[in-house]
Order: sequence, then structure tokens, then C-alpha cells
Amino acid sequence: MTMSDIFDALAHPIRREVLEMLKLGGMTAGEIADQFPVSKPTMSGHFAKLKAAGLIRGENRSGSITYTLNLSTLEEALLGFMGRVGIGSGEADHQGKAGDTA
Amino acid sequence: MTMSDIFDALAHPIRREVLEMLKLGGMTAGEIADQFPVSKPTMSGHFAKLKAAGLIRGENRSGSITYTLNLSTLEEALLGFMGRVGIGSGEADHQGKAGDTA
DNA sequence: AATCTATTTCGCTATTTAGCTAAATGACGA
DNA sequence: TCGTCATTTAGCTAAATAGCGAAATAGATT
Repeated sequence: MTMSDIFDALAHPIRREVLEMLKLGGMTAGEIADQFPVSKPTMSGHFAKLKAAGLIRGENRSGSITYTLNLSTLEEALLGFMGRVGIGSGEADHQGKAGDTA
Repeated sequence: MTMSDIFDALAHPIRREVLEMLKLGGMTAGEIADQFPVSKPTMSGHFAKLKAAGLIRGENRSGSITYTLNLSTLEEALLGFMGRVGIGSGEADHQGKAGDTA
């Protein structure tokens, strides 16, 4: 659940797409896997990374596993990083704003 | 400069830290490299990736190279992705800026 | 030109990641 | 229990990534 876990998880296009799909609601591992041209074990590995990063949650529901998006983790990580590089609301850092001498 | 380039660039902690450092202003390659416990050739490789992703710009200034943060690329990518997963303004899919699936 | 400094490119090795098939696990229905 | 479906784990290979030291390049300075 560290910051690096999260950015590692986001590094793979398939994993980013999985997150996008889950935006619309929970889906089972199989349903998700069917949308991608890789094997199910490979997809299972992607799910494991997303789960390790805290970006999705798996719920065991009657024989299959439904994954749901954990939006708050993602939001916290991305907004936090954006703040640190100076994007968005000024809650980035407490001292000098960008723009002074290099 | 694709979406994947950007997220690949963000995957490495050193590269994320470089971006944070540059928030305060431009720095030369050597100045940046001195802050990290890896060799200069290794840092040079990190700069190359950040540059390929469009996240920094290098300016040749009197014998050394000053890198500056290209905030707009980063902002566009992160806000775009956040929009796609449903973070931020309710608008989910704005305009696809990256059609990469590789 | 010769040299010095800053940075990158070139080989090279070690580690990590992504993908596969095959086998194992877990839950469910007959 | 037996078989079946859904998913994960195990074991492997190929490719990508990160790191290094040595050498090459590019600008300045002498």
C-alpha cells in the first residue's frame, strides 16, 4: 500500500484499464479478464498487484470474486502527488511558491 | 509522449523525486544527480525517460544542462486519468488524449 | 590546439516484470 | 462424493529495467 506500489500498479496499461472499467461498478475476475487479450493467470497477476496497492478490493461472492474500485486510495495518492509537484490546490507545500529564482 | 510513457516515467521513485525537486525551479543535471545515491550515467537515463515522457525539458546553458519541470504535461496526464476513473469533476470521459494500449 | 568539466552513450550484468501452460484450490450442484 | 466452474499458484521463458564503470561527446577555458 505504499506510494511506489500505487505508481507501479498504474504503470501497466492493462491495470489502468481495469480501474477504468471498475469505475462503472463491480465485476468478477472472469468478466474483467474476458476483455483483455491475455490469459486468465496473467490477469490474476494484474489483480494481485492492484489489490496489493489498495486500488481494488475483492469480494468472494458465490463462487466467483467480484472486484470493486477503491477510489479513495487512488484519489489520495494522485492528489497527494500532484500537490507535491505543485499541481492543483495550493496545499502542496507550506513555503515559497514556485516562481522564484532558480 | 504517450500516456504509457508518462506513467512509466512516474513508476520510479527517483524520477518522481526529480519532478518534485524541479518544482522549485530549474537545476542542472549534475545538481540533481548529486542528491541521489546512484551514478551519473544512471541519473542520465532517468532524465532521458522523463524527457521522453515530456515531463521535463533540458536547456543547454553554458556548459551544463538545466532541466525544468514541464508541469502542463504532467497535469494534463494526471487530470485526464483521474477524470477517466471518476475522480474530481463528475465528468468521466472528457476527451481521450491517449489511445495507447501497448 | 589542448584541456577541463559536464553529461551522455556504450557494453555489460543482475533483477524484475509479463506472459504462458499446467496444476492446485475453493465453492457449488448433482 | 464427484464433477464442474472460477480463480489462483507454480514453474518456467523472454523481455524490459536499473544499475555500474569506461569511453565518448559537447562546451567552455586556457
